[in-house]
Amino acid sequence: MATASTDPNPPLPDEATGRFLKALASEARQQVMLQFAGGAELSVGEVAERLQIGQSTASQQLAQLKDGGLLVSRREAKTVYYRADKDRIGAVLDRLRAFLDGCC
Amino acid sequence: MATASTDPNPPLPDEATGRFLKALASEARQQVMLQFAGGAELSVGEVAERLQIGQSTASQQLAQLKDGGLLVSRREAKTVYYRADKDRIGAVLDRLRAFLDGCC
DNA sequence: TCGTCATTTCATTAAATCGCGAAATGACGA
DNA sequence: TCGTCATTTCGCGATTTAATGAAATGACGA
Repeated sequence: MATASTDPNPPLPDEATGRFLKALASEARQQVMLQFAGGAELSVGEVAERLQIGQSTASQQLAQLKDGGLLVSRREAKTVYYRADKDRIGAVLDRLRAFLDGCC
Repeated sequence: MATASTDPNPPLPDEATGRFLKALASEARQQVMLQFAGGAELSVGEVAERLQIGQSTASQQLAQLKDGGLLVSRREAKTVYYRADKDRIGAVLDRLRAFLDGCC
């Protein structure tokens, strides 16, 4: 077996969980996430307009949230639609809890 | 009532949850947390020595983790002992999940 | 009270992050 | 193929965060 009940040297959170935490550790990006309440699907421009931020800024925030596993995107003609990745979010939260369980 | 089943404007995570995320969104501080596996109680100096970092650096990281609700401290004579705040960590994770449930 | 040990606070410097406008990319319709 | 629209990428200055050594604080024992 690899580990006992109390691992003497538990692992760090995996890369994906780390990116998730960094993505969400920003009030601006939390605001972005809020736009996707209720399963909403929004384009980059719509997010930019709603939050009154530049379009390139919105694009970057969305990309970071996607990289962190919180959003997925879909391209339809010229516009890219983002929406929350509920399943992946749940999975990352589970891993986060596992890390915190194992570490303290 | 304040909110319906699908809140049109859900709230941001509270301050404490925000500090929790920022505290944990750093590999260095994740390493610090790992030292507290198995309910270990460690002084600032011990953490500094284990991780080969300066004592003031360790003190600051520990303070930030404490501020984020991940650790608690206890003073005994000259030395300050830190340990994981298991209950509070669980509570924050619950709030985090609630936020993510409500927002996507 | 003095001296010492452990920790915290402070000031500084280096590195990372943020948001922006401008330019580049990609996709579609004429 | 050209022009246009939506998005992404790039380069920049400004703000924030990180780590460090030195100085200050707090607590104990002689």
